Amino acid sequence: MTEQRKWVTMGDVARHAGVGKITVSRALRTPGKVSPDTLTRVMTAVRDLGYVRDETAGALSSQRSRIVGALVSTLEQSVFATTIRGLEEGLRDGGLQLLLASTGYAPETEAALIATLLGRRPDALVLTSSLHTPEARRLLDGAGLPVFELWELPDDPVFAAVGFSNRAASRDMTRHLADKGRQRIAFLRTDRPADTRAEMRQQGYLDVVAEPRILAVPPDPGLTGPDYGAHGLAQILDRWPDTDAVVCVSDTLALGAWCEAMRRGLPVPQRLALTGFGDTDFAGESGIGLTTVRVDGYTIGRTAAAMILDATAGEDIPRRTVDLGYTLMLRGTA
Amino acid sequence: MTEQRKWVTMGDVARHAGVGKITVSRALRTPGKVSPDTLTRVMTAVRDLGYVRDETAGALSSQRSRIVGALVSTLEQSVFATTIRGLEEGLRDGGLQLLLASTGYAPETEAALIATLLGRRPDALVLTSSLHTPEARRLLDGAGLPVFELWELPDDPVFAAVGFSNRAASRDMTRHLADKGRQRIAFLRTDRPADTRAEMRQQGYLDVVAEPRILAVPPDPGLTGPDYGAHGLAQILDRWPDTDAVVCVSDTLALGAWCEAMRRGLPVPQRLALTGFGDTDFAGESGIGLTTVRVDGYTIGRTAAAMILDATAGEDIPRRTVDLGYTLMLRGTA
DNA sequence: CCGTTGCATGGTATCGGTACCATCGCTACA
DNA sequence: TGTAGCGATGGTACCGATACCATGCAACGG
Repeated sequence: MTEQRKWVTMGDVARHAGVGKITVSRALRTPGKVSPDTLTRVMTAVRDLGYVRDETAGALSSQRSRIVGALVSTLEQSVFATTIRGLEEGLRDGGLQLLLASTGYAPETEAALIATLLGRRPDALVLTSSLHTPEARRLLDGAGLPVFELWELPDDPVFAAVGFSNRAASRDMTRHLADKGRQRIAFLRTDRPADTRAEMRQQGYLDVVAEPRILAVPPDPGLTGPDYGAHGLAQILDRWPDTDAVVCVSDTLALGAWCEAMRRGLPVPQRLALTGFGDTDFAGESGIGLTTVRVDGYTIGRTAAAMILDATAGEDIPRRTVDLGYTLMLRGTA
Repeated sequence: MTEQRKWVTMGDVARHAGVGKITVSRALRTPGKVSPDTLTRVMTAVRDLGYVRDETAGALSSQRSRIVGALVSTLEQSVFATTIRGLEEGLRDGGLQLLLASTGYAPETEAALIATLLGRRPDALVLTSSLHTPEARRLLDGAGLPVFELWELPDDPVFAAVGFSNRAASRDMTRHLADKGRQRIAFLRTDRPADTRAEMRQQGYLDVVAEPRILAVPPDPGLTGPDYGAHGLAQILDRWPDTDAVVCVSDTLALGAWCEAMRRGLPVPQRLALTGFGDTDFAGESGIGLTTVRVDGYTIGRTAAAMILDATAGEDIPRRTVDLGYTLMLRGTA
């Protein structure tokens, strides 16, 4: 495998099958447009030679890369990973591939990464963060390709969006706590820059609570997700000892807070109610039974994929915003 | 943004800067090879026109795509997602991009996905599963490019591997339980096809336990990770009621088992010891405090990235297997 | 019997970069 | 003063597919 054996080209296949190379191209791309006889001859040659079409050349020639660029903030929250899976599965059905980059919540890298993705001349772009730096926005607007923003419903979408209202979800959840009689509800989040989703969820909390108790834990590379939740709860109880409910901006934070509450012997939900966001797998009934907001990340991905296929195939580009909603999962912690 | 404005080409930049287009190419790829004066003229033109180099054309011409294909079994286990992050960050430093596909543990899709990735003529390939179908193996061997297998140490690597011994890790963990006086140790896993890592871990368990109690939960699309753990533990206690320790093949299973044990009022670890695998964030001290095997997924990714950069840059291709080891994290559950 | 239509197929130009080689002007040294 | 050597730059061919147009052929209707 070390010797740099040249790849088999379409010309080789054509010669082997005794046809023109354009016929090979047609046989592979639009099998209906060649005669059955020719098709089998070509396919046999393809198999015999182990030919794999060079998409690189195809992209240049057809001006369609069949690549979709995706820029995510992180893959390490399984909700996004699930969205990426839905996206990838959906795109695969349409013969598109996913080129991935992640910002790690660092907004200053956004523009550079978008430029890198654009270098591949993708047929579409997917973003899981809707706060764009001016430079990024300029690139996106100028690129002349469909841009899909996921997991949010931005006021001013670049092109199209698939998501839900983080603010409404958080508002509903906070209201649920209030309805259950909780009087002193706190909000726990991490303090990442440009985390528009956390921002929107905080807004939803503020829509309900008159005297807010907000704790934003600063990012720290040495901490894990649950650490933030545990430390955050400790600080909240330190500052507002009579807090009787905590709305956490993510399930991971809620898990850390839950474990911390157990360690302190605070009964959940009697003494302290806890809610999360995302319905991660550990939140379910077989896990800790966390009351949380369920978001169907997989469907977000699939829906985006379907829209991308529409946009890249047909002429009529569906430029719209799709609200997939959310569900409050009322379980044991609130 | 809707009108299909043509991309600015290198020729446009060249004209704008008053140089030949080859000089533009050099200015961007090897800035040291053009005079400072020309360089600034070119860079100014690039900025003025908002030029983004077309990597598609570059790849075709130079026969180097600067793309690395990655085939993972799943991204939804954060350990793999972390590896992908390390890989992507490392590759980005070297100007390489990551093209991603996932099998979802379906071995029959492996060959097709590899072929799709090869269509982009990647400079290297990364796999997180080392059990290859004959068809896949044929493609890999014939492709003439460096293939990196992660998270395992295969006996017969295609090219190079970065990982650790799943078997030894599981063996150590099982031995740890035995040393602590556990006599009736069970092993809990999911029963996915071609999950070589689970297989190796089971081997490690069998290396220690004379009378094995193995439960392999069949895959079920309706279940979450912890569900498997909870149901699995239930079945184990059903079949072998006196079981005093369970080695789980993953942290997620262990979490489900832990929650199930709590629900049943079985004190952990007094009555039942539990161990996981992966050191997922919820396993830590701020989480449930799970005794588990820590694997540094990020470093696996970074190491692979460094090796890929070596392999694609220099002539001397480092064809080797790197063992990054593991650590037993002894926490509260065993 | 011939022109028209439609299908299957092929030739050639082209996509936008980079490799390779040539050229030019300058310096350094015999 | 001639020229070897080197840095900077440009011209041209080429990477491997597809778009576009042309061609050949059979079936069909008038």
